[in-house]
Amino acid sequence: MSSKRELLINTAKRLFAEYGFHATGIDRILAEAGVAKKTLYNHFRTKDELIIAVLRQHDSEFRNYFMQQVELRAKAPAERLLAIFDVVENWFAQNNFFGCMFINAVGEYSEEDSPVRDICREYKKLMHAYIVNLALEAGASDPEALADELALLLEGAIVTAQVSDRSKPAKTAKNIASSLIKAALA
Amino acid sequence: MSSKRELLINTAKRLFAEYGFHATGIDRILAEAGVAKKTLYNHFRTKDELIIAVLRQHDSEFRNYFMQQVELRAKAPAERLLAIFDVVENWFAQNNFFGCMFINAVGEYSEEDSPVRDICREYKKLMHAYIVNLALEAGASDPEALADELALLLEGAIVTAQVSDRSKPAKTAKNIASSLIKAALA
DNA sequence: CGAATAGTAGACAGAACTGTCTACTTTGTC
DNA sequence: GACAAAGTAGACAGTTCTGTCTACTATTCG
Repeated sequence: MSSKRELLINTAKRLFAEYGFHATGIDRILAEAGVAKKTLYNHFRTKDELIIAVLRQHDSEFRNYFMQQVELRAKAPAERLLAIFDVVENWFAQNNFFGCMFINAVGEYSEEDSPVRDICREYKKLMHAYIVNLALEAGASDPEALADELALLLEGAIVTAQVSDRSKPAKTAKNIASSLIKAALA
Repeated sequence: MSSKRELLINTAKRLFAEYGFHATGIDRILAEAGVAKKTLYNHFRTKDELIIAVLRQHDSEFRNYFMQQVELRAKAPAERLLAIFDVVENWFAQNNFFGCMFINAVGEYSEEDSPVRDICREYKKLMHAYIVNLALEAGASDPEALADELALLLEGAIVTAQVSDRSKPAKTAKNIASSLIKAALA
């Protein structure tokens, strides 16, 4: 039974998302989780290991949520490609939206071959693969190329929502995506 | 004469860009700049004030470099809109490319009304305004809308280059931009 | 020249942070 | 019911961080 482990990961995830990784101290995580220090260091050898665990958990959880939302909103692959941007619009509107945790992590960990970077790249690769798959099912002429384009729009929308304005970018990206998808299916 | 001030700002900027704001200590900045601690605290009251100064300086310097590069590469406004993506392609290829400092800053400072956020929003607003102006000169039907689209592509390219792969995204964004510009001028 | 200004070197205080350890308590499980 | 495993509370060591201060030195400029 490792409910404490999950509690620590979820608390840390919330704080890392809002305040960043270096700015969030172990003591604060422990205080907000209501867990003893010994317990944390029983589950994780170091803070870095906790960070890794948080990113892994978020990778799995967020992609799950994302795909589920997309598939819930549309059935045809071509429409699912578009639904991506409705899902993120919804995400942006949540009051605990602080941008993409992986993008933020890369901003704090620049070393090219750090485990943090590996997980972030892996996450983006899996999201890309999901889009490639939808594009393939939709019958796109070049699924890889279409996925590159849509993934780039997705990143642009996320960052714009985080930095500048969270109301417009999902719609802007969706409009562009719409014409790109049309062109790729023609 | 405040050459020490500039030296401190430039050294701090380099370290903040690579390692992030919280992870970069005052002592390291001082050691790499070869400047005494007293001198730093003579020019800046706190580390936060140094961070603000770094962001302000980078805002001005980077936009200058960016516009100059764009205007050097093309004369006609419509071509300048496209040249944006050649400029960033060049930027991504530099070995000291660690993404957009403002995006990274927002990842570490989430408080909506912090001075850091203000500067980042301002920077993005000015870049957007520059693109609006080019779109206007190019005769776009809706310059604001076109600028929204191109700015979003720009953000997407930057983040994709930072996280996943720095070779492709500039070209991907440029291709999309090309058709958007064509459509907006038709 | 001489006074004000700016810089150097670094000790120091005080806080915060990571990680260890001890002593005690709760919780399952056989 | 007893014993092992897991958790609590928190003191503690050791480091690092920001920011202050002192004593000394170089520079600039009227």
